[in-house]
Amino acid sequence: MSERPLMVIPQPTLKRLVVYHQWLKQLQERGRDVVSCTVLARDFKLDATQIRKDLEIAGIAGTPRVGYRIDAVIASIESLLGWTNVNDAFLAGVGNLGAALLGYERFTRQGVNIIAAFDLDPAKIGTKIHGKPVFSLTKMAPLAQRMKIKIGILTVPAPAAQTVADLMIAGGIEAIWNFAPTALQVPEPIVVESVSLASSFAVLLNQLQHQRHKTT
Amino acid sequence: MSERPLMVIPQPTLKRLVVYHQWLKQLQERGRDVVSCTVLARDFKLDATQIRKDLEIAGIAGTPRVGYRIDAVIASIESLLGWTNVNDAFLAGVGNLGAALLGYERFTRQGVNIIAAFDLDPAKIGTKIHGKPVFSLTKMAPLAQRMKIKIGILTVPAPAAQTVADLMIAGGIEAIWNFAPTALQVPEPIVVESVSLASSFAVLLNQLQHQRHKTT
DNA sequence: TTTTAATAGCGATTTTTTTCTTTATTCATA
DNA sequence: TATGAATAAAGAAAAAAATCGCTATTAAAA
Repeated sequence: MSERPLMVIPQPTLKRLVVYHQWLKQLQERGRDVVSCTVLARDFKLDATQIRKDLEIAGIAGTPRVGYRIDAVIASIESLLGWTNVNDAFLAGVGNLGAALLGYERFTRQGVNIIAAFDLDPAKIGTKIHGKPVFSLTKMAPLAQRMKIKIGILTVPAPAAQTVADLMIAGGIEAIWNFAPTALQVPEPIVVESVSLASSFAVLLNQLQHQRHKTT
Repeated sequence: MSERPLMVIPQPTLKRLVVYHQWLKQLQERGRDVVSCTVLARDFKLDATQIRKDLEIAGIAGTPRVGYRIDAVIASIESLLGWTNVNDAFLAGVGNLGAALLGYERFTRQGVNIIAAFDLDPAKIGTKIHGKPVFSLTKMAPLAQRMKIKIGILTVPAPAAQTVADLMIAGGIEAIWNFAPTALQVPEPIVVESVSLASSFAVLLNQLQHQRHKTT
């Protein structure tokens, strides 16, 4: 499918590229055409060289005295990340967070399309949330198999996470985006990426404490 | 306040400690008393030495042939992260994600207590969501000042993020937990920690693609 | 044209983070 | 009490990531 040689992209770089992408989209809407590393470095409080290296890894070239063409950078990042073809996904667990993700339209532009949600709560089953149908969890595995869904989003409470992950795997899902604060045990080829909001907040608290000690 | 020397904790370590903490809590509920690095390494698919180093940084000692006392590790991590005293916070932007965070009770056990939310939508102002009152955004800065709130959670749409961040700073807020996919420009002592769901998902997609190339 | 200033590019260096290796400790068992 | 096995501890090595210093390129200004 992709023409790219599929080299290994350092994970920090990968994450930053996504962030650059979001920002460049905004700059583009404001009518900007090109942007320099220097400017990006200031915006993101990063080292300009680091941004240059990141873009280099993404296979993007700039021109001296001018910078990088924003549209070219955006296109390169999107192709690198595989956002050009959208992946269908199932979401399990229509709680607060699950429902929020169902309504997050931006995802479609970032390579993921949630086509159905699953839950145990009879009050939710049969309804639509943000336009996405909610089915019984018991139907997830067979449906995933039939529709060849490869991506599962896990937004169930921690105690249920392992069980539901097992269901996903039984349905042929190969990649799990895990929001449950737990360690998932999955067999070899299955890919898990966990989001830990608590970790992020801990970093914030830690920085705040350091900042306070610095100024006192 | 804290007795700890406030040394610098590597950010990757900090994030992992939070994840260990969540898992250890679960092990504890299942009646486990001690745990070894070897077991944790298997659970998290990490290197055992790395976990040992992480715990060492957190100032935790284990005993050979046995492992680490789970309660001691939990207590150490909580004190290290400052979860022993809870920080009050304001949340701006009661959209899908904002509302979800308001209902996330676990936060209180992780050092943050959202005491009020703010929005522009008149339909939301004056109501309570998950028990938290929603006020007009115009009241955020003065209230933050009066109540000496130091932490702001930013869940507004990207175009509004900078403006609302400025409001927070005007109200004396020192740390911003940013969920908007944008780069915030803030003055020196202000701390920003951004959560990029899209970055996390990009990592998942990337791993999935690599996994596929490996097996084919 | 020539000069100047801003910028990307590239290799080298440094720092940080992870992993490996070896040693020491502790518990269980004989 | 000795022995063996599992584990933590500590230091060394390796790998990864970030940063620095310099060069080359380009556009604008003189």
